[in-house]
Amino acid sequence: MNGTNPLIILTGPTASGKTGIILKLAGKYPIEIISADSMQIYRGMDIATAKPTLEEQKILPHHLIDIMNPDEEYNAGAFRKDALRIAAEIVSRGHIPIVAGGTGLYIKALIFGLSEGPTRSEEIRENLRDFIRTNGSHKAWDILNRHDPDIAEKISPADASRIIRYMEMILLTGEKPSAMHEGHGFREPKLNVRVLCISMEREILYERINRRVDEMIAMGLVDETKRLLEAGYSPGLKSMQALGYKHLVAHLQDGLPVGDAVSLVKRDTRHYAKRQMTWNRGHYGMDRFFNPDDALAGIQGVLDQR
RNA sequence: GCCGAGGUAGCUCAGUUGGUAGAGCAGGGGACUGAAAAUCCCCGUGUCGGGGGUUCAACUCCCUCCCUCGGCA
Repeated sequence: MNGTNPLIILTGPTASGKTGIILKLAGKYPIEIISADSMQIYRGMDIATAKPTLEEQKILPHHLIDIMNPDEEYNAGAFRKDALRIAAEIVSRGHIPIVAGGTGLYIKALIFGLSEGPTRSEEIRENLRDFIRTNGSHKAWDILNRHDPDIAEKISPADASRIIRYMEMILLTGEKPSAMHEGHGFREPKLNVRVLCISMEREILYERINRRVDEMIAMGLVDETKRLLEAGYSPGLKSMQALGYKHLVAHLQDGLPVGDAVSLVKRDTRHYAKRQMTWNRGHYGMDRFFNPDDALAGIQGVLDQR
């Protein structure tokens, strides 16, 4: 980003209307969208991720959508690198980039950067997972605690995924994760940003979620899941853990009744939205809007200043 | 109508030999540094269907009424 204009970021929980707002801006401003969504990056996963349609993407350029196959890896660090590069490209062609999405960690990583740390190593993680499978996460936590008590005390002995990452960092670098975090701490924004966040009354948001899940089923989510399985993508993949796919795999492979699967998708999506809202409350300074119309007006206000 | 089984937290249910109740799910709050749509932490008072009785004490025993679900009519 070349200086003066802050990078516009639009976030909010799932089903809060981000896509709708963005589309209303199309044609009125020279904008291009950088998606900050950890699941829309996957090809073939369109319905449950509520990806903008191809026609919508034609009206308004979207980036970081459909960039990976479902069995490929992506992460916050990669997102930061890609988003910065693409934002610069957009600016260089005289357009305005807008980062839009609900993956809080990606946005946080984009704004503050991540601590100096190694990227993941599949071999090491496999070993760690094995260890935890046979000895339990508490045993693994004990070991982490021996190497880096400061980081261990911050997490629960049951938090397998963080134990794995921190042990991985130690094994790869010989350094303590707490020390690596020390010099970082998400203290200084590395980027001039203007964050707009859609919030919403819980009850209304939950209604929108329920309705949208029903729409996804009507749009053929079951078939889409079937297609992914037939294409050979294993249910164990990270991408297949996404809301919707996970549940419909249970329906297709384990005989869970569709109705039950749908209820679970709704429930888990509500839980997810709640976690997003908790995240948004505490992580970066932002302008907060309580319905999509206000958010639209807000973002137009920002764009009009350009 | 008769015979069984039940009526306990928003829902599904536990509740030991009587000492005024607790799990899962739902719901709420929180954490979050390359898996983040992941992962993890915290939060349980409700006329124990109504009314009577026995008892120092009843969700727990007795009586009665109401309701639900099976079966037989």
